[in-house]
Amino acid sequence: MNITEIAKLAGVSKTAVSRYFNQGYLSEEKRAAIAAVVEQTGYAPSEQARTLRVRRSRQIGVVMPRLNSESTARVVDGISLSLAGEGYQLLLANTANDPANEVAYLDTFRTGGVDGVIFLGSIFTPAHKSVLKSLHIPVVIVAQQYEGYNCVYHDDRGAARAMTELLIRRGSRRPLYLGVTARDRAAGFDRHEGYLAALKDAELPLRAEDMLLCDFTARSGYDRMREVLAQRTPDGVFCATDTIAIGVMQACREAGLAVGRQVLVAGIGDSALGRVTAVPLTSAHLHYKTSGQEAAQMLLRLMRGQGAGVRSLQLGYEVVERASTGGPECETI
Amino acid sequence: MNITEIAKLAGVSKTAVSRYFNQGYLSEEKRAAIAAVVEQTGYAPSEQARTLRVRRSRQIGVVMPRLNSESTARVVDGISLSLAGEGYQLLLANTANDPANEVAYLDTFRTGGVDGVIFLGSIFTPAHKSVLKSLHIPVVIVAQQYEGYNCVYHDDRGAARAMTELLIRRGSRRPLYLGVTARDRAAGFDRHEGYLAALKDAELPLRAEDMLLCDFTARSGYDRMREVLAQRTPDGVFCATDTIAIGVMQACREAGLAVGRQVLVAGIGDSALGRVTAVPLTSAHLHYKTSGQEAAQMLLRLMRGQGAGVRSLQLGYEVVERASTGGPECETI
DNA sequence: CTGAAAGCGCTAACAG
DNA sequence: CTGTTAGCGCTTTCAG
Repeated sequence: MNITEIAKLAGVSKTAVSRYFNQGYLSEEKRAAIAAVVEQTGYAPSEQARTLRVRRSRQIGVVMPRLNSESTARVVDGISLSLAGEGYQLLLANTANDPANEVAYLDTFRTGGVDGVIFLGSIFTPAHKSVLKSLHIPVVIVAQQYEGYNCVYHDDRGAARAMTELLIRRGSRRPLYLGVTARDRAAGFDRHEGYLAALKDAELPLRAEDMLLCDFTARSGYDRMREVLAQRTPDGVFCATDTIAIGVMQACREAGLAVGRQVLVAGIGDSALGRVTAVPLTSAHLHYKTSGQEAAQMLLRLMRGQGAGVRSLQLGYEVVERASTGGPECETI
Repeated sequence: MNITEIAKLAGVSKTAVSRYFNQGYLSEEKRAAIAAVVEQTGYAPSEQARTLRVRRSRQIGVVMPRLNSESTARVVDGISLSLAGEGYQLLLANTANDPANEVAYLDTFRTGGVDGVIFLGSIFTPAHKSVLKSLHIPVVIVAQQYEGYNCVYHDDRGAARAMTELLIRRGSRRPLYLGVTARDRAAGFDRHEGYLAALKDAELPLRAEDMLLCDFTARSGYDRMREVLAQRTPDGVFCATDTIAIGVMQACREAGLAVGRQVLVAGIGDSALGRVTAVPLTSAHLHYKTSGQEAAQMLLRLMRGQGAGVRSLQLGYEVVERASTGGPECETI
């Protein structure tokens, strides 16, 4: 069913039908005739063909690293909030933490006719660099700061530092660090930096054996912590993500250790998970939703050609202390 | 940058360039000439235009009700697994539980040139019915059984019944039901039916005041349970989703009630959340990932025109008993 | 092996 | 107000 057939059925020209769908000049009679045919056939013009013609799809592509992630969901939520009202639709691509997928989907969007891209970044490889460069539509990067691109990101270093300081203030003399790969600049490198800075400030020694690498799962936090506990009982653990912290607390619990008394634990992200655990988790709230909204606003400006140079926006954090650091009792859900 | 320009730069015809990208007959010299230009310009053919021409995008659209949901993530994971190897890409649309969005995105996919659609259903309205009917590409519906369409869904009734029976077997004389709207046939109506069936089997009375309505959040489970606890202390609660159960357990805990001893709690879905709570949650494991895989296989068959009539596939469930029903100690993360 | 030409479904001048 | 015409960027006969 295409515009020509509809035109024939309604006894008008293709142009008239096109105008019907694009509020052009049209007599009431023709309008009615077309309306009838459209109603009856359920015809809708091919967005595909329209985009090819007008070079504008009103779709924006979002590349994200994970699906089942609260932070991702919050960012995307913020994006929708800003974009829905402007008549844009979101096309999401889940890369399942695979950089190759990220590149592939960025390329899909490049050739697929979206008007703009929001990229929830994780790791940047040369391939990313080159596909981003070849992207001739506006892009905004969220959660990572990337030289030369419009970015909205968080104060990962500050948040990590604040969490580590809190552990120390609450009595940890030798806080452990369980983090993720430094190839992820924000969640890996910067948070690690924050941890190191806090130790330095407190004049505590930096020990390589106190810094352990996990992936983004609770399972890996659990495993790593078990290994540690086989050797000794740390008095505090700073985890680069709440998810890792969940695993750590689970391991402590199984070892009969009281989280918040014997072992202090803190994470980053303030996820819902950390509010329902046996001992509620101290964390740093990051403004994920706001970052999504801001990124969308940036993208809108860029798409309207109002992009006055490259901007990069850093958002702050909020310390949320709960029972896992021995502080005040948690707020409820 | 389009095919014509590339052809000009390489000193060949458009056709040759097209063949370069579609493994057609081409002399080595021309191939090399084109390769050089492509390399240098970073040109990639417009998927957009190609699709218009060949009526095939190798993209499949997935409409999903929520982002930050483990079940959704597992289903999508399964879909990717089956589809990635076949060279298809997934375009995800998040409807944020808004039926209007569902209809809008189904329509986007209808006119946007995807080759097939997988619809993670929630509630069906007449608008859904009509947009589904007008969709002239293959569709598979997941998690709901919908007359006349290819579906993959779960034994919601059986799972709910098994959970309720378990509560009764473990000593609950008057299990409460906290469920979601029956407009969601699978998660609302069927699970409620399962609860009712279990009560009937056990010859327990059905009381309207013991069946409460929540939305899909922990917060609503928490609120509803607080209201109940203000009146009396139930000996068991069956929740239609794990998320609701999380809220319920939180409310119990705040009220100083021992979950698994004084109050038994069970949910459905076997989510990761339920494994890290203070008292690990008894639940029914549903085969979400498998449902995604099966749905993708069905879609592939349909797209290949091997759709031997409408099929509907029901998957089973597994009872996972943990401490919240007083049974054996939980497995760890 | 190669290129010219037709056309996918649509919109935007342009001339009535 | 309306229809004719010319493409958007690509693939695919069809003759060479």
